[in-house]
Amino acid sequence: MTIKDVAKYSGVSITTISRVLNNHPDVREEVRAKVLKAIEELHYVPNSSARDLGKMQTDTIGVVVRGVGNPFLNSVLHAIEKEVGRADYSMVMHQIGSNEDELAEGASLVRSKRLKGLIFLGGRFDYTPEQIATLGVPFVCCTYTNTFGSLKKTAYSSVYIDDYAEAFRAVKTLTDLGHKKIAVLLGTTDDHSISELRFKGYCDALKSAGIVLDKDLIIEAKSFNIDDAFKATESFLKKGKDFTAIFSIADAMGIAAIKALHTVGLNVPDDCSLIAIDGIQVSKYTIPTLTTLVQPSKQMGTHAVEVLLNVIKEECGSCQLKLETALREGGTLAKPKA
Amino acid sequence: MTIKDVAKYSGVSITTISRVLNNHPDVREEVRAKVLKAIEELHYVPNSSARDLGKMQTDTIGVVVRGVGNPFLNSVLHAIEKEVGRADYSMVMHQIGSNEDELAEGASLVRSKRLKGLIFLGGRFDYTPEQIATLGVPFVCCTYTNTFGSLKKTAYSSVYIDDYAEAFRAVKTLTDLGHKKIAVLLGTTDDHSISELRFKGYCDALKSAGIVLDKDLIIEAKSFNIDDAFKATESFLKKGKDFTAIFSIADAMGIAAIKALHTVGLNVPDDCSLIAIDGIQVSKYTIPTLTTLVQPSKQMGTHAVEVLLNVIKEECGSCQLKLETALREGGTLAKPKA
DNA sequence: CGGAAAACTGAAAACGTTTTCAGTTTTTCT
DNA sequence: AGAAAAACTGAAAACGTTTTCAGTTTTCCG
Repeated sequence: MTIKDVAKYSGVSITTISRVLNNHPDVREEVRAKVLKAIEELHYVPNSSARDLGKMQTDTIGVVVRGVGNPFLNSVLHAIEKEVGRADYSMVMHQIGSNEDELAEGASLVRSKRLKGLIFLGGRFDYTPEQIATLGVPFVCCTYTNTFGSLKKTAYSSVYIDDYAEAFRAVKTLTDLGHKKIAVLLGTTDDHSISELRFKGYCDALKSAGIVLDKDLIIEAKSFNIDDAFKATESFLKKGKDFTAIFSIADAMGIAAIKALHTVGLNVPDDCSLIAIDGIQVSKYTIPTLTTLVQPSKQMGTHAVEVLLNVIKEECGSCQLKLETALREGGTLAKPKA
Repeated sequence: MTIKDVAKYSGVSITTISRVLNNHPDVREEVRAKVLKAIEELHYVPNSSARDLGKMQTDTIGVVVRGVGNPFLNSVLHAIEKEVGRADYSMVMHQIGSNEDELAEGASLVRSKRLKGLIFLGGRFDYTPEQIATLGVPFVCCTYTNTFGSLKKTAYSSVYIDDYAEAFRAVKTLTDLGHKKIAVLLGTTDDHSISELRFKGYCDALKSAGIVLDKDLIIEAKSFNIDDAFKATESFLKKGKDFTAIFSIADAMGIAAIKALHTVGLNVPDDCSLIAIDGIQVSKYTIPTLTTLVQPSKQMGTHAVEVLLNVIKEECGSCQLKLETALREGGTLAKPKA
């Protein structure tokens, strides 16, 4: 069942069929209707390989995602998938591990699949303009502030929250309650990742509250993985440091922290307050409910696709879209004990 | 940079290049080496659209997934993606909602994307052989026992756990502890879904323990969504029925149940024991730790792809692969109070 | 050493679209 | 009414591969 059959069936040329398929204006309404009817009746579906070949492009975008186990990233990912489908594009996902180079992985993906664009999700992104030029397609960074690294803010497109400011806000919530000894639960910071910015927000929030940073209160997990967060918190607790609150960089990590605290007989929020950033679904159902700054994951995904598609269509150059979090008050906050 | 350039550069015909690319035996080792070198030097990457058009196929499989928010399904999905990549195939994911017809969605996906095969993930699958024939490509059902509905067991391929037996086992764990009044937390059962089989396992486990089914102890959520599970449990609790344990069909739902119980002042496991099926990551970190039958999600995904690819290559007909769960003992089980 | 089989190679025809360009209608304007 | 512009249409040439088929070498065997 090819375009030829449809042409024969409806008595017009294949060119006209193609035009109908591609919404060209140059076709009479009457003819269009006839063709549409023929397509319907023959159950014709265009062959996308042939179409791509003819057009010399693919209508496919790639998503390079680091740390795919993370529930928050999953949520963004699914929103991306939905939006991509809505725009009649296709999407290929590519998971990478913590020690893989996202730019290199993305570049090879682009070449082999002939992608039109790329979304980088949930990792770091710290490359020189020269390195980026090797990609050859538009791309959008999603979920990380791009004010760091070797690039200017406007060098590429991005959909993000202000990691620094949000972390500041989270920690300020704790200091406002009177907390002085606030620990921070981080993923690894040795790679210019999201951790670094949120950590800065933590530091400055302490400073502006007149609190001196205590390096012993930094809990650095090996990754953003929930298991690693648990282990890190566990061994932190063994050290017996004095603290009254924890700022967790991610919901999942915070959940692990609550568990670790509970294991050694510490209660949240009575013995330790906790606040996180993310707003994953399950964090509404922990005991106590996690207090967290909810990132608009669906919006992030949707907007990432919108921005990318706009750049692809050259309707705009690079574009920065900052989204805001919303505080979801749970039960993990209390004043520090006297 | 096309195959033509490579041919010119290496002084052979494009046919030979194509043969090298496709590992045809009919090419001298010396020539092959020369061609490979040329490919390398010119950074040639085959155009997959043209290749697909020439071959009249795509090396792409589709995954139709229902209930994409579910952490367990996500885990399977990611395993599928990994394995698909390993086999040098591509994957397109298609999310569907609760009232969409997976077969119809799958069929349209196959036609528009020219897929070689399909994996159905996380929904029901109850179609007649005639309906299935409309698909036109091999497929594998993943995550649901296929012993129900209008098809014989061997009519199609499947990777699954024995939902009936595992549910039976879970509930038996409760009855063995002495529980008599056991509630069950289900997603909707009105669609021959996974709920139905696990519900049967529940019923039969009760029966074999000499317990009469009490319809008032059936908690039926509108979906498998964690929010719906919470609401359903909440309104169940309002009815004030007497019970000492809950069997939850899924981890996420169980977590919601614990929260709902806690909200009305009931403690798990003291006032109510709870067991679930799934083994999602976060359930290790709830308080108390969820006791659950862990489904091998990674294996399920990996095997689903393996099976599908085998069927595609016609190395085997349909194939049923039953996997086993493993009990992960948490802290949600206790003997019923006197 | 001659002949047949095996190994290798290339020209040309697919594959199903889009796109270009030339041509034919129809509409619009004076 | 006639000319110019706009709207519409189709033949044929791309697009970059794979595949078929016919041919040319090389190898093997008696």
